[in-house]
Amino acid sequence: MTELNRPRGTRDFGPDQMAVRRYVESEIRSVLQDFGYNEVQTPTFEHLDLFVAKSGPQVVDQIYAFKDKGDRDLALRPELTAPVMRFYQAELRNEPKPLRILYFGNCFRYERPQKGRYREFWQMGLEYIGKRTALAYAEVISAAISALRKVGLRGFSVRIGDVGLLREVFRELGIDLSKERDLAIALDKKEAGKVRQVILQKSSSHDIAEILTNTYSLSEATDVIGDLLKGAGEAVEEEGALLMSLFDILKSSAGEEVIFDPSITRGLDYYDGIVFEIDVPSLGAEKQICGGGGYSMTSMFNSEVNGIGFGLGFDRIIMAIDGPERAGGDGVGIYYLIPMGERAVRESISIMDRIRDSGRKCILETQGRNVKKAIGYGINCGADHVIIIGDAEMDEKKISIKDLTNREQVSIPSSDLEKYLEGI
RNA sequence: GCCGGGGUGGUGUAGCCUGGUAGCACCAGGGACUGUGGAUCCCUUAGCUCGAGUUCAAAUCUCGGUCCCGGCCCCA
Repeated sequence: MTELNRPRGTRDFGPDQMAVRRYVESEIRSVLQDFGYNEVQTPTFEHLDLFVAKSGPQVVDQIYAFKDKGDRDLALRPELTAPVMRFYQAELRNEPKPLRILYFGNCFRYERPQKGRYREFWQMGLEYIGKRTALAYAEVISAAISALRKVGLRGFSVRIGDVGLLREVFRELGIDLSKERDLAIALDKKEAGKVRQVILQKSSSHDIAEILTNTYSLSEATDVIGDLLKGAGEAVEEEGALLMSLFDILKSSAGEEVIFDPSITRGLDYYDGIVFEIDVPSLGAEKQICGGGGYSMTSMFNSEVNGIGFGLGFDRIIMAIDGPERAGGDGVGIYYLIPMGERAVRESISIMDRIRDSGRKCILETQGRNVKKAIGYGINCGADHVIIIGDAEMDEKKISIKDLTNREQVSIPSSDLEKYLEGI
């Protein structure tokens, strides 16, 4: 036998798992739809250039990229924001603003698989395209929180920061954050000592490292932001004012899971406003289940495009809720038809059609097994009624219906089937 | 890319240290049993991750690959 197993980093999902996944998917989708977001879908693969334009040439290392037979450079999408924005720019740009878009789909990255990280994974997310106001940010963050709560997730924390503010604060210190990769990483890891060290090299400013590498509760947030703005320049003040009013709104609408974390950098790639991350500590190393923020894609599309978005790590959400909240289950009744002998087959098929027409699940014994075996199979499949049609029934134009839950069996004229179904 | 732990029928495992008949349970299919409940008994299918080395002999010891798991790096 040759290699017929799954490619590394991919997964198969069995019926039980799919029931949970579909349930969670539809619950989250419906929450986001309630926030006014409408779903779109884009291709599974795109021109490689789209992703290079968004994230830089180094991302190619982590992308499934290939040439097609026309020698085009293509790539399996590693994320959904870029395709959605491409779609927006090409066809949706004249829609009334703000435009609220929702998406769900599989994405692919060539990375070393580990817990919570696969080479094929699913993302659900949204993009709010329009002017980035405090209310808009509050809406997007609330949507993420509501979605997670809806599927029964508890014990997550929402960290909110501001990449734009961070940039401006450092600019006033004479530091270009984009060029100080080590500093950005140190910030993200909250290595206060290292951050302080870099800052002191460039400036003799007060100990801002301490402020930046801590986190603050919702009630402390506005005071801390106030401290940061004190004596600051115009650019810092402008960014900070937006963040301040966002926290003002969140104070009344969000819960204690929200904290201010000024050191979030989100890779600094294309977010340039307020950013946020949500994680579930119990997941371990790959605990982040949501990342998002405000961005400007102006340079990518040569026209002004502003928005706020987030992506939810669908697979990690499934892992985080695994157990507590399960799918509603397929507890809806299944009717299992057992035809006995040639004469009964045609009648059984028509009975089956009538049951399905009534909106109920119905399966047929197709293996020619005897009644005993067949009933055993029906029980294993979760059927709650079996219907037996044999010569005896055919002679009397009746059908025998057995309720597996109470072992009671009735014989009714086959013309009374619908009446029987309604009576249940 | 780096560090560590693993891999025995479809699933879960015993055997490995101390080399010598691959055992158990579940699941699946069939029979006892051709019209009625998950029972019972019997039968069947099916396995040592791959390659090299050591050895009379390797699931077992050694090395390498591969895949899985946990962590690091990275994370659009």
